[in-house]
Amino acid sequence: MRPKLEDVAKHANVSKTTVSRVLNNRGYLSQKTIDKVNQAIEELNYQPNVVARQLYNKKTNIIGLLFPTVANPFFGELAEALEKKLYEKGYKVLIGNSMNDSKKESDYLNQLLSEQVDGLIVGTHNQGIQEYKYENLPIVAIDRVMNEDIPVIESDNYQGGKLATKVLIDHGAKNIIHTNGPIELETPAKRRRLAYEETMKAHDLIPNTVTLDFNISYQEKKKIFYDLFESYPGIDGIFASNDMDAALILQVAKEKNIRVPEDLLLVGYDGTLMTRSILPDLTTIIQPIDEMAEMAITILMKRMDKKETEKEYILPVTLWQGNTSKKTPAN
Amino acid sequence: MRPKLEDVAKHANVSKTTVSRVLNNRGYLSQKTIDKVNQAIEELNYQPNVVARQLYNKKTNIIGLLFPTVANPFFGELAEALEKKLYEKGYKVLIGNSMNDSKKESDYLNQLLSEQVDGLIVGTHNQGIQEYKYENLPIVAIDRVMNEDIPVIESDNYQGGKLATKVLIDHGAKNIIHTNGPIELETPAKRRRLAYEETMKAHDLIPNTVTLDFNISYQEKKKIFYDLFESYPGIDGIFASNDMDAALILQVAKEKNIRVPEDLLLVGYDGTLMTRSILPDLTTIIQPIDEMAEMAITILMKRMDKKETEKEYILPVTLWQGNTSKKTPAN
DNA sequence: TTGTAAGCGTTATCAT
DNA sequence: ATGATAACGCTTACAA
Repeated sequence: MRPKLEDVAKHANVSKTTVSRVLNNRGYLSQKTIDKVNQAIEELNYQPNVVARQLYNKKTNIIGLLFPTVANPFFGELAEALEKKLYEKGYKVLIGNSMNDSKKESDYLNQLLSEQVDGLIVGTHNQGIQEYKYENLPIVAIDRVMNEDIPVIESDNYQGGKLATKVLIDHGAKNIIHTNGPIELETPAKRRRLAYEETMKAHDLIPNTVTLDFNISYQEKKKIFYDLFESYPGIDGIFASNDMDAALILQVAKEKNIRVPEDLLLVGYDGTLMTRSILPDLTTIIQPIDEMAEMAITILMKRMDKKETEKEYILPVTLWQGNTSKKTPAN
Repeated sequence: MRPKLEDVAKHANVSKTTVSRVLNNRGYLSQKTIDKVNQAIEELNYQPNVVARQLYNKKTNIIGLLFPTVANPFFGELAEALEKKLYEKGYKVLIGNSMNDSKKESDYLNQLLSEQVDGLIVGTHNQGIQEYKYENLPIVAIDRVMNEDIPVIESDNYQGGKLATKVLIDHGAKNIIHTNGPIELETPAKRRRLAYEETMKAHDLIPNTVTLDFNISYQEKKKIFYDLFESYPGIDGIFASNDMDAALILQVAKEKNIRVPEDLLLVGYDGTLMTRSILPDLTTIIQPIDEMAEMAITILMKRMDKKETEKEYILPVTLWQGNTSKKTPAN
């Protein structure tokens, strides 16, 4: 059996209150008592029970993170940044990967609502959880519109979409395809599509957005890209919705002997440290992951303090100029 | 204020016990009471307080995960797999990224020991925490020797090192360099080095292992690889300690106009889904992440049930044959 | 079939 | 400067 406060108290011949005071540096204590208690703690190898504290304080110092998957580098780096910053503020992190499975997602929400976490940062992309009763739990969303009450942290998706499209156009691409997620989802990423389409039209080009579901497998996706090149043989530019897709397109192009950038210009999205170091040649739009994490925490803390917040926080993106988007030999 | 059990009880004109029974399907209840209670729960939008339950049950249903960083795809995918499997068993996951910072690591351990988690899966790589008092907490380690009492789950590092080295040798490389972590660390990954060195010697080749610290930055690492090519102009093969390093070497080689695989053969390590899909050309050794996760959980559960376990569980690796290791044109 | 009361391990109020 | 006691919200013996 683990020793508890009471055991320490008995061992040191003092009351539980005194031990608690020593533990928390509260009230007046004689040095003698302090030493005695500390010695007892030492001798019994006592560790306070966090759960009992949580119950009394009605505070767990845990923040929930709900993301599709940390195996995706964007969310992995985001989770990493959040965990790091939260740790510095004294919070621990309970993580749930919903895999965009709405059952798992609402299940998690349900459980986390039960006083298990002090706040929640959500980055999943599912429909149909809007109507949830969140009243008790401070939440912020990253790149995802949950409902009117929940502030959204996002990067400047419109600007990102415009930047990506312009890079392709400026280097001579005309038949540019854009891949994006399901249009029904209320996500700020939809603005990328809008930016792409508007930018194309502004240059008298015809936009062509291909919708890809989130959960399709690597193999299926590969097949879709294969078919894409068959269906639109004239493609000379692609603005992919993320770097993983861009990498896959790069692969398909290679297998089909389509040279990048000579025959095809390509721009990805996200620009994680990971993909930039593995695939530095890939032109991409960098989302400011660290700043997004910082902002998410700042806003969450405000919410936890019952302070007012804005509904939306938009952070600037930057262009990573690789050589998949300029017509100079890549190799 | 959130409603509590007592509020529900009052609302339904029953005792707390009855409400608790309804909540947990225990004992004999009349259907009428059940309905009445459920209605009250509904009307008050009641959610049980998890922390109070945890205190009573002395069980949190939380497993702690302590890894260097989920931003690294190997740990990201491992964390992902663990979270998924644990979720199915009814556990949630508290994650700590130590960044190989031993202060943060022991800090986490300290906190998690305090009845906060039911078990712990550790994958960090630090010295000096051996002497910790883990008696109360079931722990398993992944790819890391903690102390005699803690079972280790690992992939077959010796076989992996041998496989990697042989691929290079079989395709004609002679001046092969191997990069590895600090030699002081008690990690099973050291066996990779051993396998490399023994395999080299068995083929009358001279092993040359370059030690790289974990926490050096991308830029520093790049410089080290640059210098490597300067110092050993005759290099015709590299067995990198992980795929991220291999990718960086690929990049440096390209910048120095060293052709892969014509001038240089390269093998990485880890073979995550992520790197295999982004960089399918890279020959690498695949660690069986999913099986490792499964095994870690099985063993942890045994420990939690106070059952006996082995000290070491070794899982087989496989070779991913890209074309950075065979002397046929890569592009 | 339902209720009373004690207990899980802390912290804080109020005495002394 | 220290102690007795109630409270945090739940579950379960035990009683009725």
